[in-house]
Order: sequence, then C-alpha cells, then structure tokens
Amino acid sequence: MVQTRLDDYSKTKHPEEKEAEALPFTETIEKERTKRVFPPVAPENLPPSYFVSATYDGKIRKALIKLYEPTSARIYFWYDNTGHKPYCLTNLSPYELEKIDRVVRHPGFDHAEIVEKFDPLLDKNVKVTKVVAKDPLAIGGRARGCLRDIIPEEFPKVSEVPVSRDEIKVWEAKIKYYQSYIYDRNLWPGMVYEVKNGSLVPKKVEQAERMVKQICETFKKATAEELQYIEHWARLLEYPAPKFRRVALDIEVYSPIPTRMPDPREAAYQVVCVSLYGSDGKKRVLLLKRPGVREGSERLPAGVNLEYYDSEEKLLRNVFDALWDYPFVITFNGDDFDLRYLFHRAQNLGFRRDEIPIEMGRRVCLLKYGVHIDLYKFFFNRSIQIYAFNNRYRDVTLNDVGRALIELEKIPIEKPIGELTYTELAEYCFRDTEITYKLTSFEDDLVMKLILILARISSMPMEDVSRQGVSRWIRNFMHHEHRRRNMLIPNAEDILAKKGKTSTKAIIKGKKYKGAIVVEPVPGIHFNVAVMDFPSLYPSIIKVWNLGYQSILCPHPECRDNIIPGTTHWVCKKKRALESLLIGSLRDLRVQWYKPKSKDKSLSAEIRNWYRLIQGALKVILNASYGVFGAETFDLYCPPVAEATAALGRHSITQIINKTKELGIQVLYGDTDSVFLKNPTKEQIRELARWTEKELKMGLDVDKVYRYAVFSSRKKNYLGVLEDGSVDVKGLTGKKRHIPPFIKKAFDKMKERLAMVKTPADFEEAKKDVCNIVRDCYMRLKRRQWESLEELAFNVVLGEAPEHYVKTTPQHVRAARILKEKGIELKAGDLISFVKVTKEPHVKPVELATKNEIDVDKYVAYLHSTFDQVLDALGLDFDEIIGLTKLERFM
DNA sequence: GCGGACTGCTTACCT
DNA sequence: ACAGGTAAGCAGTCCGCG
Repeated sequence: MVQTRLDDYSKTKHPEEKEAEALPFTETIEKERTKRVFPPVAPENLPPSYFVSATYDGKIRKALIKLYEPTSARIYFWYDNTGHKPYCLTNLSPYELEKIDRVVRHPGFDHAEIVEKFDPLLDKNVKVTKVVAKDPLAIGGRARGCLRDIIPEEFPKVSEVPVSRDEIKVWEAKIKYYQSYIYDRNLWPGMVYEVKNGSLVPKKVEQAERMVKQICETFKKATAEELQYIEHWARLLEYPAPKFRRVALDIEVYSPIPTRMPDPREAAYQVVCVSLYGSDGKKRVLLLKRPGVREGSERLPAGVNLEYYDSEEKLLRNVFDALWDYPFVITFNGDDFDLRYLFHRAQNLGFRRDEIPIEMGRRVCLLKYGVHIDLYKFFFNRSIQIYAFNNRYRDVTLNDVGRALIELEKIPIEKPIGELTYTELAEYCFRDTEITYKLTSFEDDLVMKLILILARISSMPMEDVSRQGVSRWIRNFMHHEHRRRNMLIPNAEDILAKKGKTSTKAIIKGKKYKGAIVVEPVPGIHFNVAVMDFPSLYPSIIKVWNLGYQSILCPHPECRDNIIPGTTHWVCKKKRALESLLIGSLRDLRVQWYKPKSKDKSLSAEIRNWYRLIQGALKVILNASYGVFGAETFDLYCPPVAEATAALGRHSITQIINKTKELGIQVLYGDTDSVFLKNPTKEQIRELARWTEKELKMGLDVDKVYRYAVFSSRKKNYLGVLEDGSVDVKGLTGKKRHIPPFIKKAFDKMKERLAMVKTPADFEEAKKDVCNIVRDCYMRLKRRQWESLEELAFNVVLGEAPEHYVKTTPQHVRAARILKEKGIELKAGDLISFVKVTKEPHVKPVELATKNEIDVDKYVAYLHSTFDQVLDALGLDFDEIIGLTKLERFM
C-alpha cells in the first residue's frame, strides 16, 4: 500500500533515493540508460514490476503490456505469448457466416467458432459465434469494410429465410483490443506482475494480502457474494505504489505573430527552448542559439542547467533522448501542443519516423517507450476537479491549478517569446515544468498515485484513465466483470429496447425523469443546527435495492410485485445485478474502512495519507456511479435504473422527514440526501439514526453541526458557521466566480465578521458592522473609488465560440464580439472579463474601458441583490443601510 | 410605439 | 460526453393600450 512495502522484495535502493543523498548514478546504470535498446523486451525473468500500460503492436500483431520495474526505474515490454486474438460475437451461425464471401475472403478474418455465453438480458445461456480475426482493425477499425459492418450488411443476401436487419446482432466489436486482452486474461492494470520463464504472472505482496484479509474480517454483515467483491476491490486498493521516475516537459516556440499560438500540425517555426524537470533531480533547460538574442541577467534557481545548442536538430535529439529514457513524461497540454509540435517539427527537420519517440494519435500523443500523462486532460476532468480537489482550482490553466494546489504560479512575461533574452526565456520555460512536475509530486505524489489507483479500479492503462471521463472508467470495470463471468456484454440499443425509458416527469423542461427533493428552507438565523445525511446515498440505494440493468424490469413473473416506490418499475428478487455488487462493495469499503481510517490518528501519517487518497478516488467514482445510467453516452445506459435510484432517494429523505416530525424535531432545510435539524437532542439524533438503519437499511450520520446557520427563502442558498469558526457558504451570489472582485471582497468581509458571532447576543454588534461594510462599499462605488477596473469586471466563461450564439446575445458574448473585432481570438471555454458602462451596448471588455464610463448604478443594484440574500435573514434592509429614505426608494 | 408580463437562454451553483 | 434541481440576470416576445 505504501512505497515501503515494496521492500518485501526490492532489496536494492531506488536510484531516486541515491539522488536524494546527492550520490551520482553509478556508471553502469547511467550507461545502461543512455544505451537505447528498442523495443525494451522484458527478459525471460523480470523482477516485480507494475503494469502501467497496454497497447497493440501492429507490426507483430500482439498485445503489448508495458511494465515498470521500479528498481531500475525502467519500462519493459511484455508481448502476449498465449496466442490471444481479437474477436467479436454474433448470432449468426458459423455455417451462415462462411457463406458470406466478404467475411471469408477478408484478409483479417481468421476463423469462427461457437461459444456459450450467459445473456444477461434474457437471463439464460445462449450459443453465439465468436468471429476471430488476425488483426483488431479487421473487427472494427475506423476504415470501412470491417467485419463488424460487413456481417449485418451481407447476411440478408445469404439468408435462406427472409430476416429483418435488426435480428442480426454483433456484440463486443467496439471494445479496444488491448482492453479485450486485459479482460480475457483477467489482468489488472496498475498491479504488480513478474515475468517468469517468459510468462506474465501476478506477484503477491504479502503485507498487502494481510491487510486485505484484515479488511474482509471487518465486514461481518456482508453476504459471501458481497465479500468476494470487497476482497477484490480491497486487493486493488491495498497493493503498494512505486516511485515514478518521471520528467516534466515544456517547450517554447518562436512565433512571428506574438498573439497567435503556432499551429502544432504545421510546426512552421523554431523550437527555441525546452525545459526538462526530472524526478531524479535533473533540471535542464535547452536553448537554441539565435542571432541577436541577448544573455539576460536573470539568475535561475539553483541546480538548473542551461544548455545552448547551435542547431535545432541537436536540441531536439537531446529532448528525444529524454523521451526514450524516462518511463513517465508529464506535460500540461502535451497532447494538443508540446508533443504534437515536437513530432511534426522533427518530421519537418527530416528525422526518420523511428528516431521520433512520439506515437501520434488523432487526439492524443503517446510515447513509444514510456507513459505520457497530460495533466491538462486530467485536471480538466470535472469529477477530478470537483470531487478529488474540491473545486480548489477554477480555470484549468497551469497558472490557476498551480496557484490553487501548490501555490506556484507562472512567471509573468510582457514581451513576445521572440524578444526575450535567453535567461528570461529559460526562467519562464523552467517555471512551467517546475509547476507541471510539482503538480504530480505534491502530497507525496498524490496525483501519480491517484492515476494508478484509478487505473486499477477501471482496468485501464494509466494514459487512458488520466484522459477519459468517469463513464469510461465505470464502463470498463463493468466490461471486465462481464467477461470474467462469461457474460455477453449487451449492446446499448438492446438494453434500451428491453428496459425502455422512464415513467416520471422531470421538473426541469427537457430532462428525462424526476430527480431529487429540495426542502423549502425556514428563513432566518438558527442556532445549533445539526446536518444529518446518508453517506453515498445513491450508491447505497443501488446496493440495497439491487439496481442494475439486469435486475430492473427483469423477465421473471415472480419479481413483478417487487415494485420500487414512486415508480412503475419492479426489481429482481432472485439474482444480484453486477452494478449493485460492484458499486455497493466500493461504497461499503469507502464508508466503513477507508474514510474512517483516513482520519484515524492511531495510524501513521503515511498510511493515513494513502487512505485519504483511496477514499478520495472512491468518492470520485461513487459520485458518478448513478448518473452514468441516465447518460445516453454510457454503454450500459439504462434510464429506469437512474430513475429508480432518484425515486428511492426521494422516498428515503421523505421517510426521514416524516420520522423527524414524529420525534418532534424541526427540519430547517434539506437537499437530496440531507436534513438540517434545529437544535436536536443527542437522544433524538440517536433515535433517528437507529430508525433509519432498521427501516431503510441505510446509515444516517451527523455530517456537521453549525453553531448557527442563516437561511433566506431560497433553496441551495445558505451560510453556516461551524463550531471551529469556519464558514460554509453555499450557492450565494457572493461566492460565485463571475462576480466583480470589488463586490466579492465586501462579501468576504461580511463572512469574516459573521464567523466571529458566537451567541445570539453577539449579533447586535455584528449587524452594525455588516451595515458598515455594505455602506462603505456603496460609498466607494458612488465616489468611483476603486483601485482598478479589473475590480469591477464580471468574469464569465464562454460556453461556445462567440459566433455560435444565435438565440440570444448575452452580455459576455457581446463583450467577446467587441474583442473579436480587435483581432483577439476567442473560443469556447475562454474567460471574458467585462464591465458595465452607461453607453450602448452597456458592456465593454475591461481592457477597453475607462473609469468614467462605468455605470455605477448597475453595480449598486448588483451589490444590493448580492447582499439581500443574507440581509433579509438578519432583519436588515439594503436601502435603509445606504441611507435612502422611504420616499427616495419609491422614486 | 412603449412598457410590463412572460418565456427562454445562459451561467454558475448544490447534491 | 455522469444526473436533475435552483437562482439570477438578461434577451427577446407578446399583448394591451380607446
């Protein structure tokens, strides 16, 4: 589980540790590294190594597993030696299949055979034909004429009886070959393997195994079937993580038009600087010598090596040497820029294909030797952003993520790249790699380990898991489980046809079904508010109610009376659904083991950290585990499952609210899975929790206790002060990121003042101070006393390219179009900063505006509405505060 | 031709 | 390419107004 556990078998010290002690690499290791052997085929016997990646080698037509051996800190390639081949499944008989000329004569067709599979939609075993190919592209490549398409096209021609087109089915043809290989061989990416006599075998880590056993023993109430899954997940979560030898890379390119980013596909301009920041302590900046460029006087951080090159080709060769060497390469946006640019630039300079260490894809850039992690893609992932990093960064830029997570920002530059001195350029480029590297090293390599753990849970290579969204992660562990159980993986359209759509009506127009309940808040200030919630409500429901695409609306007549409250759907009583088992056991592990252990002070800090990481990874997956069933893009899309989950959520919270009434507790507010209780006794809380456990078979915990909470009449809007004086602000305009900093600052001041209130009596003083804060802000606006126009800027994200708005023209789009006329390129996702001005069209990009044209009254109105959300609960009135008389207000 | 009531669009938030 | 529910501001439309 933690690095030290690897000591079970790795007696040799990791090279990184030697580096840390400032000892040089031994000559031999260094020589080994620089002597490039490609491909680096694993020896007949390879010491324990981590399965970090998988792919398909088209040249030798075999699955290829990339193993990271942590002692030498090198990647080894292991090629399949079992003769596994790509395939898909069909309901055509081999006899019928062989009558299809285009199949039999297809150069990639190998053979067809009958296999037996369990069909989860029919709930019975079926015989299907396995169509085996020589090459994955023959099954379902992007090119036309693959077997997946040919079979349904050609079948009617050879059929003896007239058959409609949709009775011909092809299954599992869209699964990537290396994923298929992983599932069939029951391999677990991210786990430890050895090569023994040429074969890939799992390596047991004893200490981790002992932990797995210990964990299983704590789940006394689990059924045997559930325990099997708990053990499975626990093993994936408890095995150790290696140290990742890696390098962060960033390039700078000369551009004749300073505002324009050079096109990486054309790679028309020189690469003038590359920085490499290694986990081994090597900090290199490679600079291209150019006429007329000055030295500069900047002092670079200690340990940074400047290397000057008189040819771009030599510079690139040195960069490529690093890419052939490091097992992990980290970039920020390397898929779309750095590696793509390097690839095309090298081609333009006449490099041979085999001299370039980059594998170009349409949307990604991978490495021939190691593993490329593009942190931009990783941090862009909404689930990662929200659940793993609690929304601490808001823009997915190197600067913002760096500032939020490691307090390190980019070096500001005013001049175009071409006008920088060597040291300015080096300093700038180096800092980018420093941020990039540290984003993977902070909190004891948290990000690297997170990616490793997610790779294990999802059965995916590290590259893929770091680039794709939660729905892919969930799909893939579901696929793995289907194959492990010899179940046919159903096609999405068959699930939809069999299980149908939804039966409830959503509140929001355009949504597919009804969602959660939000309780009308009781406006005012309330002291001693206990917030109780269901930990992981939806995953709990999926577990307790046996929800899954198989079990919902199952074919058994005897299950039809098992109706889900609030719906017309029934659920199976006979057989557990895979989702229920897989998601339910993950939930149980998080709630009953990893979350409590991550806070257990009797454990070492190191173990607590690991547990905190695991519970965070589980949170990311569990939070998405219900939503995917309602997402059309999910391969196991099943609307009734999503609908039933939400309905049961409403059912659960409603029952809790009814029970609180019975117990005489006032509910102040509630949202989806929580109830806010006014000044409850310990006894009342205990009784509510006991009742819930008994009647609903789910836990109900006290999540937090507010010293006091402030509600307006608005849902999803409140402010709560915790016992320790920290403040939760939810949904209030004052915390939204688009509002002008000028107003936000006043709001934050008020927040700080409210945090100091301890008793109802304290409020009188606090109210006065709040009035002063509001009045002061108002006066400064009226007197136009602000430090800069930026303080007044609204910052709104463009959801689409400016020209794409046709129905309406929102203000930020108006501002964006003004910028566009000035020749500034804008695209979806860009942040627009604009101020409100008196003259038409009432908005102006902040950089074009001047102090006097600001429409102060608009800002006063905004200040008003922002503070109203809190003021009415405090019994204060904005207009009175700013000294307007009743008459003036009327006017 | 104008203004208020209304709907719809858009963004940012909550769970 | 996880879901639905809520708030807020503004754009655009409809309708009455002798």
